[in-house]
Amino acid sequence: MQNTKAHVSKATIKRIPLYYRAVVQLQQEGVARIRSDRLSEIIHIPSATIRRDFSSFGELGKSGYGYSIATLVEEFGQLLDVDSSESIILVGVGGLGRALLMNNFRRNPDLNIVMAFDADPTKVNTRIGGIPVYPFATLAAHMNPNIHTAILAVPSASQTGVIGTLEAFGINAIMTFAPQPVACAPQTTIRYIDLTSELQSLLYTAHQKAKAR
Amino acid sequence: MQNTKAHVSKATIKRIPLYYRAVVQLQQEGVARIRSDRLSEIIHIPSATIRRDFSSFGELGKSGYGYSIATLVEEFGQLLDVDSSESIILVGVGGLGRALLMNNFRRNPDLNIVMAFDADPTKVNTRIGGIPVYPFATLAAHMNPNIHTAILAVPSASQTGVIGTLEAFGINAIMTFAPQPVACAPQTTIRYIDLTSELQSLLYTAHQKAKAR
DNA sequence: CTGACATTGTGAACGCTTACACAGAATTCA
DNA sequence: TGAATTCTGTGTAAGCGTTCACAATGTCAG
Repeated sequence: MQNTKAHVSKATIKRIPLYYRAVVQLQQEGVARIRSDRLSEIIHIPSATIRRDFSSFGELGKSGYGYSIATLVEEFGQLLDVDSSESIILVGVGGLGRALLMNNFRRNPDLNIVMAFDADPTKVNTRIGGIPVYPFATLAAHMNPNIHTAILAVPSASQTGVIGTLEAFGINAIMTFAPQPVACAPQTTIRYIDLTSELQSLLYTAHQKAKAR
Repeated sequence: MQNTKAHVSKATIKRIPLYYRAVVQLQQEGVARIRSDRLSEIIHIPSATIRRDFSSFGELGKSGYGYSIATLVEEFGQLLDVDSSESIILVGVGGLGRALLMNNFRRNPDLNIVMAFDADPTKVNTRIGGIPVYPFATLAAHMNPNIHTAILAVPSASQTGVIGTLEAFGINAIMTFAPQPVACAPQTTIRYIDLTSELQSLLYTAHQKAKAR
């Protein structure tokens, strides 16, 4: 009952993609329904958390039955807006940028890197993984108002400047691999992927565990 | 006073690498001391959080003065064990694996990928970024008991099997880019880097923000 | 249709993390 | 030296997220 517009917590938002991936997988396997405790075994998230998360999007399940896979795919697909394809630009075509271009989220047809930019003249005016690479200076000429998302794989030192430029051209969602913290406009959302930090904190945790025995 | 052995929370652990990076940077700039509110501006973490975190490692600061950079570098360096160099293996030399080899955490001399493995015969018995690449089948021959850490950049489907093998050879810390959840041994610590999920939840958040105006 | 059963959705308790706000400790400067 | 100032470390409270546990609801077999 009720649940017209529950608040969706940040923690829940981070799990939506996991839920979506799992239910799509199940659908492909021909599964028609799933219980929260069974799903829990698959994605290693406690069943109570799953039910609480799901309930924040409405009454998706049925008592004594579980959840219909079709309903879940539909619901999470809508939440993630998978029907409207997202055009993404990549800035920085070093080793990592190249890897992202080659891969280009192939598993998710709605996520598309449509072009890339780099300041290095030797790397531009070519194609990598079928995606054109342009000089960063020509950003203005290639940008269009439907693009709001950028992935950054540039050196930390360049990052602040690049982000300022991107914001000026309408980018408001940025995923970056440079850990340099940036003060950005309030309408911009930034996600930092800090591989070194992740590795270091992983090692710290692992060492502590080893010491404890 | 007191504070002989405070508990270090998970949230704090994740921030240690950020603190370490910042204080090393400050040291290189010749800064000798720092206040929590100044550090807060640099790394965008509230000063109260910084003080609480720091205090969980002992009384690092001095009232009316702040923290000595040298003390912090020393303390966090010790926590992260930067003096004893960590030997890491990489499994999976696709685009991403290659990028990691080329980069090899160059900024952190204590983090070293020392060799790589791949099942694809066309990719092995060569060097990338100076690091040798061996057939995965020869893991046993190349492993040594000082190696406890692996980075995985293999397809999701291969992951479970690979992790089982790695655990058998003494690996207990794993950072992986395949989102496939794995049930692993209790002494193993796994960190998942799920770029697609990160991007999707970033987009969800950005879209919500855009809708709200 | 009925009763036995299965499973959700959620109130309430809990634990972890952040944020506030200030006493007290140490510094700094005259 | 002493007074004014600075800034930490932490008690306390608030906020967030997870987990428990079960009433309510709906399923399903006969």
